[in-house]
Amino acid sequence: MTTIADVAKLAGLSRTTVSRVLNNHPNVAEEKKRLVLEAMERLNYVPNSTAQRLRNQKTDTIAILVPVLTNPFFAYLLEAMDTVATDNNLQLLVCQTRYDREKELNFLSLLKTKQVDGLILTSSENDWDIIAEFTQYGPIVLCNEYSELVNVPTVRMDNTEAAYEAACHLIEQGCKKIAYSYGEKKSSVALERENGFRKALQEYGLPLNKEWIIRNVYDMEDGREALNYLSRLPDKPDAVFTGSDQVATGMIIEAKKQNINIPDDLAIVGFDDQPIASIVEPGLTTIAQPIQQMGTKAMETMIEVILHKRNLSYHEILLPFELIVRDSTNRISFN
Amino acid sequence: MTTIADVAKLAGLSRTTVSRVLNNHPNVAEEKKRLVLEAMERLNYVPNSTAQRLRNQKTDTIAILVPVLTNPFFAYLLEAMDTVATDNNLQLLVCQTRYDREKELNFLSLLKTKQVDGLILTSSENDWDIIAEFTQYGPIVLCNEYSELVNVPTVRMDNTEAAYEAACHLIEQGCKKIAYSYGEKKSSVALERENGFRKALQEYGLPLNKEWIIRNVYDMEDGREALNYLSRLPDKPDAVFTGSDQVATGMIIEAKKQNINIPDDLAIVGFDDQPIASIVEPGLTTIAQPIQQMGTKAMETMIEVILHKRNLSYHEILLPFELIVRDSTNRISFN
DNA sequence: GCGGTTTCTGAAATCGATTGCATAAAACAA
DNA sequence: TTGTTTTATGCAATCGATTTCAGAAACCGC
Repeated sequence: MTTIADVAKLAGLSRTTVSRVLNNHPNVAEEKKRLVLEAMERLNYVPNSTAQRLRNQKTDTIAILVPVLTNPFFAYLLEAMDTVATDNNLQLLVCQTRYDREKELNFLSLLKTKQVDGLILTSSENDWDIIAEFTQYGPIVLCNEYSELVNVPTVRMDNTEAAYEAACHLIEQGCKKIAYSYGEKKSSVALERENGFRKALQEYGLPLNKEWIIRNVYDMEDGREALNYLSRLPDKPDAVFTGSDQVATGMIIEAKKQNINIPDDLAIVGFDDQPIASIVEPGLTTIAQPIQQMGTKAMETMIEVILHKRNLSYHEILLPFELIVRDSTNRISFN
Repeated sequence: MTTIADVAKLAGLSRTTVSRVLNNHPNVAEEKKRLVLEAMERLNYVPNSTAQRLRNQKTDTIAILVPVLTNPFFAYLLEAMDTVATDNNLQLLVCQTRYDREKELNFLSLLKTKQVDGLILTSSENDWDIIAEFTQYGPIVLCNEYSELVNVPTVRMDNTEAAYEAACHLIEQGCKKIAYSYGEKKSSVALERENGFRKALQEYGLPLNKEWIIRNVYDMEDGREALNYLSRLPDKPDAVFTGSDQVATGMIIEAKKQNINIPDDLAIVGFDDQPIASIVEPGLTTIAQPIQQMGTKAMETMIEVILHKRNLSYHEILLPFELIVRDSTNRISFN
């Protein structure tokens, strides 16, 4: 491996001067600069970034914790973050927690061991007081998931309000028996949505049968199974509000197989407004999340904290959602 | 920041001894060991991994280059690699090239600057002679994409044979005018598939109308547009072989909207056997890629090279595919 | 008690960069 | 010419770990 010392020797100069050339320090004579550049060229020299990291005490790397990469929501979120990071010469260390508490802790330790300059959490498995512990080792930004218990910048959407609006929409379409499905039990996102959902039911004086709540539903296949479950209930719901478009799509497809009419027999609302929502038949009513904005803002906030040393403790950015009405809930004509 | 020197001072010992405790060196007296552990505990000490990397000359990090994270094929591939890597205490640096030559070169430089111990390529934008240049800086493994021009271990599937088999299947179903869609023009994967496809047509003496070849088709939306295009052609195909299940699904959904019967008017074959293939109606005939195996084997090969210093220059692992026949091509009764 | 092993421990070098400080050389002013 | 400022360069310390080497201490057998 060729080091800065090799370059210095070949150029007949000191390591200091070579380093100065490398970092565009002004006080280097043109002639010497040329010598150094020539030597670097000839030796095919590239600085060792581990050494630079140690000396400069920064890694230019941000860790992003996501539960799984195969969930499109997180894939798109990452894509948005990646764009901003790349533009600012930062690397992304993508960490899959797989909804595992232990793994999450290991990744949080990246801050402790100084392997990253900052860390963005998009979901969380551990209690907030445990996570708060890590803020002393480096900046943490919350994106999507949130908690006012941990004093860090947060970029998110109002899931309570979104779920409330979705439920109201179903109720206004004449639905009276609305089922609810979600993934993670502990996540703030799921809790908020459930709160919003319950609030709407309460306001309209509608009941929530315990059998209509389905947990641990993540993908299309889970959606199919969930629909099977619902369609076998003695007291069937006439609508279902799901945690993701994937799940909703699985339900639609299974419903069609069973000749359950959507939206007349069962109205369905998804979440995320992923491409599939507008492609599936009937079109899926859903909550459009500002995924790109969320990712972008979260990374920008991180950069603000790291590069500009700004201290933005609890600084919440609340992004707007939009209820996209399509045919999967279009029962107006049947009221 | 607490360093090994702080621990040494508090424990009343030298840095050497602390380091020995850290690395489980056998020759440390129990009593001293206890002192060191106590000091580490009290100072909440964690070794700085940048310093360790510099000293140990390894990063325990592998870079994985993928075009985009939002393509499920790559998301699942990454997931498989991540599992193996995590089990071997390796970190993954996920790098999105976005099909950009310049970005890919920057990521390849991670090897030069010693930021990673190895690099896995799952696609490639640059010419092979350029990529070959980088093999001198660290181990490269090819996964999915391949080339016999660059002398590195390769894990892949026989795309030629897979496409050939898919095309033969369509032909045996009575299709005579088969369209072909794919994404990346330059990729070895696309080239192989096209070769296999053409070989089948040739053997059966079938024509390939230029208008039936569609480029740059990646996702569901592209699939919809592609179907629109095909259905407006004066000389319409009676089957289409696509590059991914996403694209095929987009086609199926659009075809249904236009009352084009699948498979009778148009038989469709996808690629990958993603979850959606068995969920969509009609079920999608597709080539099941051993995605998990590919990711696993690729990472295992990398580990073999790095951890065990094995030198596996051109060592090709060819994994089996499977043609999964579903209703989207089931025209037997109509022959 | 004495030579020979074995077990512990620490000083100092090392990994490959950057930077504070000192100094030499050049430029400038009087 | 002499004194002052500016520019250019390098020595050596530093970042935080690991490891070689040498010496001290403990143990063993006779």
